[in-house]
Amino acid sequence: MKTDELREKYLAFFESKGCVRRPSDVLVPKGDKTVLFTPAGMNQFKSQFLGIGPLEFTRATTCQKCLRTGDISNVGLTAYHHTFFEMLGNFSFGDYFKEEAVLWAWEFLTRKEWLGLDPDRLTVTVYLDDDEAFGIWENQVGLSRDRIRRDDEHENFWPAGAPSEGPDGVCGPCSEIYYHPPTGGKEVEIWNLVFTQFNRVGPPPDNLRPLPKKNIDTGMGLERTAAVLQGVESNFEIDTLKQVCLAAGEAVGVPYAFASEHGRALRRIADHVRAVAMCVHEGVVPDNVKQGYIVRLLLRRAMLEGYLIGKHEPFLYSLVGTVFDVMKAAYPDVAGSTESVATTVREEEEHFLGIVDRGLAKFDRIVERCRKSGEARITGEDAFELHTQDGFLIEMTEAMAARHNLAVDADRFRQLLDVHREKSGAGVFLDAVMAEGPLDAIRKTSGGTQFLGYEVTTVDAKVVGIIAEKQLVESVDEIGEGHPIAVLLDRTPFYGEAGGQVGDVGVISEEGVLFQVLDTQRDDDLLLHIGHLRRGTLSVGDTVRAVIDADRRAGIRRAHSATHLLHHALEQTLGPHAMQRGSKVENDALRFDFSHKGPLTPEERLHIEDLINARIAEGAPVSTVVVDQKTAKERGAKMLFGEKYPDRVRMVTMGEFSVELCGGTHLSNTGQVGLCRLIAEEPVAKGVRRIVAYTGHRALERVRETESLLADVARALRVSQPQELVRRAEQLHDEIQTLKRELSQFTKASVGETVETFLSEAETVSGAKIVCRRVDGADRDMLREFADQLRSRAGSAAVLLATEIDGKVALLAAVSKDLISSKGVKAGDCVREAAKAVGGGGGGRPDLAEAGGKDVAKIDDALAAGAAVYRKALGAAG
RNA sequence: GGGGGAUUAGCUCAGUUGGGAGAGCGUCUGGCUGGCAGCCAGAAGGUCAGGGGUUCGAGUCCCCUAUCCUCCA
Repeated sequence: MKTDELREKYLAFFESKGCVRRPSDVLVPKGDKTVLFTPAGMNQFKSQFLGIGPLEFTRATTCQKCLRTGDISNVGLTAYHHTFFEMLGNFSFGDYFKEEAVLWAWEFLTRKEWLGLDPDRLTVTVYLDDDEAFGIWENQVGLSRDRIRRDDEHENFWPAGAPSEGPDGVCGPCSEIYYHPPTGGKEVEIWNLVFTQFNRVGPPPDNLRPLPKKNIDTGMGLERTAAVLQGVESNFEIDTLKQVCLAAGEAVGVPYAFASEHGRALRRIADHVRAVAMCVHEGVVPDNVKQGYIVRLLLRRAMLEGYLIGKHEPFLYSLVGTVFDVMKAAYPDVAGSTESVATTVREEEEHFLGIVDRGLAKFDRIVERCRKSGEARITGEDAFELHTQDGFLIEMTEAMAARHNLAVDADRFRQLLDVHREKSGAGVFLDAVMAEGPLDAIRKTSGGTQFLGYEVTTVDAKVVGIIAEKQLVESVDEIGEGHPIAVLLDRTPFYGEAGGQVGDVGVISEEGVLFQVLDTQRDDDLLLHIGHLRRGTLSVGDTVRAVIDADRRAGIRRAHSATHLLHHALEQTLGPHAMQRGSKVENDALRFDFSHKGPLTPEERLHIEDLINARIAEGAPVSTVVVDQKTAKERGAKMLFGEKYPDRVRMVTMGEFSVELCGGTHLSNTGQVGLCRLIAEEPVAKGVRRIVAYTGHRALERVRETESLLADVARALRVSQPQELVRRAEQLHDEIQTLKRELSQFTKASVGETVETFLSEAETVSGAKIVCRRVDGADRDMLREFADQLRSRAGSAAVLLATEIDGKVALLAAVSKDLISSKGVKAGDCVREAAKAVGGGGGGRPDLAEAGGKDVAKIDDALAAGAAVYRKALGAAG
């Protein structure tokens, strides 16, 4: 059975049991800051499992795109590990329970019209004391007792080990179904049924309280089950992934076969490139933070495998088409983005090869050093430096070291990495309050926060929760900056950061109490006012007044509406491909990333700015309505790729030209933007450009700053009109050049004359001239020129020159080469001795040394002291 | 968010315990020369990212800022 067929059959089967077929959630779940990527099928149903909010349905089934990196080192090595994979699931929220879950699973697996697996090849497990599940398997399914195994809480409980070790919260026993292949190979776990039926409260005993509403959460690995059905020994041999492996072999230049030399490497490439392609499709591009970083890491690990086989140029990008070919049946929208995803991947590959290239120089130096010192291995410190500064994965350093017959101290490396991890710490500000447990608890007791900020800026509300240090607290009285505190209200005017728009700031107050809100974040339907208490004691249950900084909000509204105008202007100017890739909206400032190849021309920039300001000038009305998704689509609202929208959406319309789905705060008329100026246009990633623009006050200030800067420069350069600035600057530059040249020629000439005099008046010791003179009005460069000329004209010379610069003494000594080698005369000895006389110090090389001192009056003493050193050195040796 | 590193000629980069700013490529000029990075000679081109400090003296040491790279979260 093909993988696509399996996926469809599963969903169809559970639809026939009354489950609502829901689309896969996106890979980066929105409104859930507790995970980087969607790790399992149940993730999108978190609030349903918690019993929060209205239930539109009580049974569901999905095929969920998932990404996990915990077992990344096993990928390609074992038969079943992946980073990206698909999870088939059926879910019950207080609806059906164990009996149905078990019987339906059995029916789907064994009935001819569904999977038709041989029942004799299946065994199951249940949790130690879950007699209910045991009974269902034995009596209703009819399995003999020897095919039902009881396992402990680490195997058959979710979360693993929860009863004795926690965490607190919903949990339950599970039951797993195993397949035993006819080849006699190892058994395969193909389905895990989780019976969520307890709430854990504290440590044992008697800590598992039955839930009033019991849930079902099951997961069946798509690739695993496909492997079973197709009778192959590894997930990578199924119809879909095998194609990617074959394509990877072709791209790297070695044929793929499961047991071949490069099989493991090619499987890794296939797995990682699939994960990368699916992520990039959803707009998660390689980057150095969060999800983007994981994508970059996956991409680089995949590249590394190819690199070590000998492929030293980009190749992953060429696999994107194959990946999307095998994924498009389930996710049709991937087909359209092959080209842009491939371009992004290729760009990152080229980037990485460039980094490796640069790092190779350092690597070679390290190898060379090892060879010289006879070391047999590269130190952990060196490997760590290659890792943290040049992006060399440890595997890469090891493989490349092996080619030079060197090992790598990997233990030390890992030790250093651990220290590094420790030092890096976690994000302190948000982490302290965005804790899952307390948030769920507040959600349960009080429901979501009612947001009133579209209409008003001030709201009287009730405090429903306070979080400090990841704990729910009844009240806070700690004044100050120490630890961030999150306050939750039943209703609020504060906008929580979302859709690129930053969170509001402001104050929450009551009689004698003041809480300053520095940021507002959201967790799904909860709004968290994050900040510090300034006065009094704030307690849960208090009635407070919540007031946002309205001026700042007004600037944010201007910037947000201008963002829509910019989006519109970009499409008009550059074409429909200029789609939004990300945005940030702040107080009168905005940042907008969009798809486009290459930099914009100055004309395009001007045209975009003109278009935006034309829309502002025409004063088009801005209206906001909440409609269902279908209506919005019909109205032609812009939808983003890889973005998942709720069924009811907020649609923002401006005049006749712009319709977007947007939860942000907007103006009522485009004219209120006032002025919009493009400030910068820059690359973010290949195929993605960023525009920064200012609106309102800030745009005006920017213009004024530029003007006043020009005026200042004009004043400084003594021109009456800014138009003359360029000519004036060029003229000045030329003048300085000419003067410098003239000065140095003049100096050389005048030095030449004086040098003759100095030499004729110099004393001679053992055939060498000793010149110790004061040169008034010279600078350090001039002293050098003197020393050079004296040495070259005299042949053998020992020189000490002194001058006064800025009220301090400058000394310079020089000795010709012959005196250094034959008599051991050193300029440094002389200058040090001389410097003592003027209260300073110095040094340098034998042929040239410099020093300085403070006592100008003693310059002659210094010269005498220097001359004495020379005399002694020359005399003693001669 | 934190750690490490980088920033020197148009480009790619050297620059040793602090003591005279360099190379290759490119550009320009002159000469030589039938070829695939033509050859030879000469020249122009630098606030050593910016600011502060230590020092007689800072590209070099310390602090701050900006930008980029990289690792960790």
